[in-house]
Amino acid sequence: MVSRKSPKLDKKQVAETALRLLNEVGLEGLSLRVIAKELDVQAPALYWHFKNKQDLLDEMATEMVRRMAADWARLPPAGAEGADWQEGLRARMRGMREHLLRYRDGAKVYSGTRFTDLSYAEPMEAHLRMLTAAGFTPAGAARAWLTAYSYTIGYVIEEQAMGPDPAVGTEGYDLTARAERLEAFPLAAEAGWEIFRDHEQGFEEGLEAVLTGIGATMRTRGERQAGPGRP
Amino acid sequence: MVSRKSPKLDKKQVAETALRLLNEVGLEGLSLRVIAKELDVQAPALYWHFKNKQDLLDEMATEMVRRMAADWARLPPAGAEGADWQEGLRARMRGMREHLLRYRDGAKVYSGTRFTDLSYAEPMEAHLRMLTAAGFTPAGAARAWLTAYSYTIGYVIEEQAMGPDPAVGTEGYDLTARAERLEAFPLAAEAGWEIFRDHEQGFEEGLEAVLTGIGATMRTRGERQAGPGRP
DNA sequence: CGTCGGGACTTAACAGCGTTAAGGAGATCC
DNA sequence: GGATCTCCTTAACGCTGTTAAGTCCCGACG
Repeated sequence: MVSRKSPKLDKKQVAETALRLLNEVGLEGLSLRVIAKELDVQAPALYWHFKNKQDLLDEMATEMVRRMAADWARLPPAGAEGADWQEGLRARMRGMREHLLRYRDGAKVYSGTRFTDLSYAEPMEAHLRMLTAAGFTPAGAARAWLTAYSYTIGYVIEEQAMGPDPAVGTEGYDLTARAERLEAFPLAAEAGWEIFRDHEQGFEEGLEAVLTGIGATMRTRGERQAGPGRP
Repeated sequence: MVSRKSPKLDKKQVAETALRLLNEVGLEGLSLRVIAKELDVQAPALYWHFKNKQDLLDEMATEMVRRMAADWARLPPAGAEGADWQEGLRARMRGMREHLLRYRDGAKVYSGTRFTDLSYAEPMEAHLRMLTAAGFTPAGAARAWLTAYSYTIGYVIEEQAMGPDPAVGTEGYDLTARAERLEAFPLAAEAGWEIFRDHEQGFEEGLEAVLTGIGATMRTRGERQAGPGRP
């Protein structure tokens, strides 16, 4: 039970409780009745604050982006010295992955929901400003962001789908058994060791490729990409 | 109703029917009773063929990969002349996206399911063979594949999440209204036009960056990347 | 030919789900 | 001090995935 006496419920508090419960029961188990019980309330009470369950899930995703934004805000700002765009984008994608991994099925909840307010706007503006300051056109910056974002979302969805516990090092998947099944397909068998082990490094290597490719194909003007100072 | 008289049900037929229904009712509406009715059968009959609903969804994803494999098999093989790895990977990712887009919520159904047999193994072996033939190490080929795969999955999930109808050009999303809301965030407002319009070209541009980055960071040896003949 | 066995289904039922309708306690306002 | 508004309750609806038990049909075997 959460500590809540007379102070009434609000959207944010419900979303926070739901996010905490997500880690205990998973997305499948996250019913309105479970959430309501944790808040010491009957299930239909939630309909006072949300028009339906999807609305609540959207609020959860919005809360997640707020928490990401709190981390992102600590990064060097757009024109700062020593802030090159690759490091900026890398740090942001790392932070996003970390937040998605913080909740069971986090990426699944996050992807494909619509934000319920404009919390996402300010951090997004900061990302894009960083990229344009590094020589991207506005359109190129948007493309670059979406490309890195898609990679990260896709990677974490797969990552969370196969491992039961993202924290534990054990990879709930019998790789030697898999290799035996794939005896007739040696490369596919060997690929398992690369794919299912060490998600951390796997993510970094893929991210490195994505960032390099973005730099090579999307940045049009070259000035001030890692140089010192502001204009 | 599907034409089925005395010939009994089997997994594959159920999966095909479910995939067809997916386009009509969406993932939310795809209940066992709806599938059963279409097959002219009672819902619990499905439990003879599948141990639960997830098992049926897994079979649907496996059927999807079989259909992708049929397209991929038409591509030039590993060592063929005129087959460079970038074009090979690009064609495979395009084909994958096309198949995912063919079904409503296709990417959501596909991602995060486990295949029920080894149908995926042969095409995967072919992908990896193509990459190793072009100078990738086995581990590098696996990494390259997973990176491009993650990007594609992530992109299509977002794409399907925001547009109600992937076929129609109209983007069920009021972009001018969005731009007004984001008045205070000019870059984020402008990014909408880049992100929500023309998914086709957006996917291609991002894919181009991913492929370029993979080439720059993951391919170790350089021989025979687009040259003629076999070893 | 008869009957046995098991494959492939049906019918009935269960707990739990999201959601709606109606009502009621408690603060707030005129 | 009665009306109004806010926030929640109780009751109920139709639907979901899933289980248990029973039934029908077909092919094999003695």
